[in-house]
Amino acid sequence: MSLAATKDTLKQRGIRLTRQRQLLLELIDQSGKHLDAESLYRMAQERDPKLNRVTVYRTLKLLKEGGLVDELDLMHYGGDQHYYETRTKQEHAHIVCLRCGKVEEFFGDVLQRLRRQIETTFGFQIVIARTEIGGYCAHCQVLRAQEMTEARLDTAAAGAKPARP
Amino acid sequence: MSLAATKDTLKQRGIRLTRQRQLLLELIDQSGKHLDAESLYRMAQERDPKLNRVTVYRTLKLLKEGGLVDELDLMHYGGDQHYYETRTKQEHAHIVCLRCGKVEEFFGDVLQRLRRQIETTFGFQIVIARTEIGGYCAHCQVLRAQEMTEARLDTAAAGAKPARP
DNA sequence: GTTAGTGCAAACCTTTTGCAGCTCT
DNA sequence: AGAGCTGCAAAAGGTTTGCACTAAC
Repeated sequence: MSLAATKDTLKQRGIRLTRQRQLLLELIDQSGKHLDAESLYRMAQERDPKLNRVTVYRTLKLLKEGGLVDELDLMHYGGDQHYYETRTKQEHAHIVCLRCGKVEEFFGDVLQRLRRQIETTFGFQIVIARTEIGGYCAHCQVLRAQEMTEARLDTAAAGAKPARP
Repeated sequence: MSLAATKDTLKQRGIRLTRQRQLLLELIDQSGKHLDAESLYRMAQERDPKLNRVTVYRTLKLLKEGGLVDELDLMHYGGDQHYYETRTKQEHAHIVCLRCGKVEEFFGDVLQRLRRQIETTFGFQIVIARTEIGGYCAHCQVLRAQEMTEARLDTAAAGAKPARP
């Protein structure tokens, strides 16, 4: 959904486009994905130092409730805050590397199939679906193997010289 | 995983089976699924009033890191706390009704298919996978329809008599 | 006897709320 | 004009940490 379309949607719902909201909407729109409230706040403050953190939270809540952004946890990598992304047309899963924190997105019709199965199995009306996967990306798998080898060598060395220096 | 097996696993890792941990493990094992820290704490206190909330958090963290329990958000229905369930053999999705809070579980090989696709697409080594779905259960769909009708009638009534009493 | 684990108090981080004043429409 | 929104301060909710004491191995 484009920035202009989002503004229209809000206007239609009788929600005021204040200076602060315009700024926040722009920032969310421009930014890459997966912003958390604090990052958004800091970005906003550079352009409007008086803008309050509370306004950020209130705006995000508004957008979330209006279905204009999705809220993610990203496996709580880096804390318990929430992340937000503008709602894309296509459902996708988030894949988080537990070592480097990189987030990949997976599109694929398995997700739609899952959705349909759940709707029919339970007669459930789905509003939001969230799949988050944690593990190690190809790159970090290698690095972890190295780290583990080093740790083993350290332990062996410590074993040879019984007491710690 | 059975209670005894969990205890063994912990022992093998050199983790002490203190009185407090034994109690918490039992409670987690007995309880139905989807316990949050506070509930577990309250249950534990009935049997050991001196057991501290902090110990509950530390034990849950331990179990989570050891892969003995899974941590869930359940779409933050009812707050931002986490829920825990003992790790079952079978991966499943959690389906949360946003009106009544009921949680259903969905097993199905679509989930395994999704898992495999992600592993091969990204060369990703999956540690935890979490699918949570929010929406309205069959029962609440009906109730919501009624509520919306009532709301419409209220608005109409309010419209007929312009000022609020 | 060590070392890991506990309890307590206090801090922490993220998010929400109450209220007076400002601003969009 | 007036409801809606903002900023500020303060609180809430959930979780973690530092430290002295205790208990498991």
